[in-house]
Amino acid sequence: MKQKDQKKPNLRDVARTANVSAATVSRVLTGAATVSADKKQRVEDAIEMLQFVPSSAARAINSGRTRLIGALIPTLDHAIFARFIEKVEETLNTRGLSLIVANTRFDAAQELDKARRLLDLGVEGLLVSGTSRAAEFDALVRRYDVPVVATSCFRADYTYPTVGYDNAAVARSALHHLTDLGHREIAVVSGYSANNDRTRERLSGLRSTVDIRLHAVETALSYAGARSAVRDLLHAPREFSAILCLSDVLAQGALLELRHSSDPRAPGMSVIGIDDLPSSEHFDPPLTTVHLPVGKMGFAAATAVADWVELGTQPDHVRLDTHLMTRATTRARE
Amino acid sequence: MKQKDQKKPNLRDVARTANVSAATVSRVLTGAATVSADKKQRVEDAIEMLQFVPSSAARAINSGRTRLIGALIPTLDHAIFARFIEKVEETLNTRGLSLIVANTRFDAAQELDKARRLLDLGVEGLLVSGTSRAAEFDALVRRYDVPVVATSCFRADYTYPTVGYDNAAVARSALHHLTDLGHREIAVVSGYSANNDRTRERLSGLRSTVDIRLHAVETALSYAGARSAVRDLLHAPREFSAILCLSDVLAQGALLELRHSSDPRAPGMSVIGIDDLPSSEHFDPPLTTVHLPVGKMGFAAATAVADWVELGTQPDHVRLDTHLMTRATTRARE
DNA sequence: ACAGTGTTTGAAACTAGTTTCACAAGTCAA
DNA sequence: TTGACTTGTGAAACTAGTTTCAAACACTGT
Repeated sequence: MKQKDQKKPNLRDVARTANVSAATVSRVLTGAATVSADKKQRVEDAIEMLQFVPSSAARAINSGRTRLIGALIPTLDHAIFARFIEKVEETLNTRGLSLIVANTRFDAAQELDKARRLLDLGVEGLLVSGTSRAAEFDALVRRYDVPVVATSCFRADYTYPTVGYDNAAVARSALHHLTDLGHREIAVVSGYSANNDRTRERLSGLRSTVDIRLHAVETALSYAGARSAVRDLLHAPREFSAILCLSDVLAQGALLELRHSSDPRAPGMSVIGIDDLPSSEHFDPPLTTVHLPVGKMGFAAATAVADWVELGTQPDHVRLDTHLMTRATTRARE
Repeated sequence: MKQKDQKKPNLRDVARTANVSAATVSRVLTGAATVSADKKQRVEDAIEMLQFVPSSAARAINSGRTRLIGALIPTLDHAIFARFIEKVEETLNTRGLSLIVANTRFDAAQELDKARRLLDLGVEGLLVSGTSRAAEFDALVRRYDVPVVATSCFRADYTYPTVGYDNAAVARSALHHLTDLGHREIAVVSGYSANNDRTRERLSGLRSTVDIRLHAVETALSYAGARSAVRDLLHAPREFSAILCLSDVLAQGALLELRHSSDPRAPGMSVIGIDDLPSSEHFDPPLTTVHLPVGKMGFAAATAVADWVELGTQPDHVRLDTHLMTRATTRARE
């Protein structure tokens, strides 16, 4: 950093140099009121000469606005959240807002902590993921009186507007695809549900079905996790002809394990995922999965907070359509 | 948003309610000076009663600090950048700083635009990717007098401190691995170099080698791009026994194409990538690649800006070690 | 009892732009 | 020529916390 001759110039320094009042400099900066061409030029010259930059804090104190939105997301290290955030950032930017990201690592305590920090920083709105959070969260939000939109889920009865898909229905549509193909005994592989309400919602969507035998196992949300889960399933005494994975990462991992397995059931095993990652279409074989419109969700969520912040009216819940992508990893039970 | 009875209370409202001076309330808030237990209690009660929250802008105007760092990254929709940002956020947080992300889409004009916006918002430091940027960028940074750290590269002669790996050396180490295995005619698949200086650096690292014939092609940075590039290469009249991909996404795509190809050279073809994505280790077959320590880079880059912001001294360049991950996709030329 | 030191405290003056208000000057129509 | 607007402009008063200064008090040691 350069040391500069003294500290930064402020608006009054500019006014002095240009021989006008502070009010006139402010008028030139905001462009709101008209200023004579002569003075305007003098002010602009002075700004250039002093290399003046207006203080964002001073501006914010007057407008009462920071133009900052905070996003509390579990992690960026998953294609699905990264895509979402990418689109949120893009959309907020077109609305003149900027995005602060905060990772919560699927942990309600960290979410609360970071929410506190973001609110303290002056964010005008908050994006959160899912519906389960720390008890103090609501009081905090009420106190700061800031719009909150929950994403990755659709629950019309939730405290905050939700923008997302019905996770139970999504899981059910994957299940129906398998049952339509004649599968009756199905292994369900999911990430750990304890710290993830979306996983719990998906699991609960499966429970309601009768006449189908489900064997659910939870594992780490990674290739390695999926592979060991599938290995265990194949060694267990229970029969199954299809594997329903609650996310594509797990489904891809399951396919890798099946490819290496010498189990006679492996080649004929049906596998379905949920997410539709970009890599799933190009996987070998291409993965059958339920497409979740994360990009659209990012746009819708950003639009919802931006509207709420700008217009002051609480937006409606948004339910996004998902659809089955039938590709090569599911087939009728033999 | 609730309408509340009137507007938000400020510190003077609290002072009035607690029957103390504004200075005393400020003392309770900052905790800097000692306040008698009696008054402290009265102030805290008043804060609770009025549901007072201090204005971040007013605080910032006094401290001259926003505690905001901006990151200008090409995209979040690539595992490598997402991991990096994840770690940056985590590291900045431990330093009491928050992260604003801005996607530039590999475009210098957008980078400049977003830099302007971030600086206007009052970020105290900037993280950028690579070394090629719009001409006006430097003047802008000089004017705002803000620390800038460039990542994903190591170039001791660059205007700003760099934190990353030597891209030319990285590409060369991949090449040497292939030449050590006896390969002499090698196809090089890269993303478009026009808007990506890191790709250009990697390509330039390959040029210096004699006695080796390289056939370089550029394509979209995706599975589809890689597959069509490899398809074209196999149909072209030139011979080659190995494919050097300048990123793992391309290498994975190349492997997928080879798996589907009926070309007699396909099964024996060596493929090497650069990145070491989490998925590469579990790919089928596991991908030989050059590991780039993105997590460490995120930590080092965040530490560098944070130190510069906090201590005021420009940090040194940081060169991170990369290493070859020899897995299953490369073999000696027959 | 009294000086010397230490702790609380409030008034006022900061931080840096924005906005209101009032006044001056210029323009237009009757 | 005069009243009625419109425009340009600066002084001062906002926005909301923080910090400085000096007064006022409490406590200790002689």
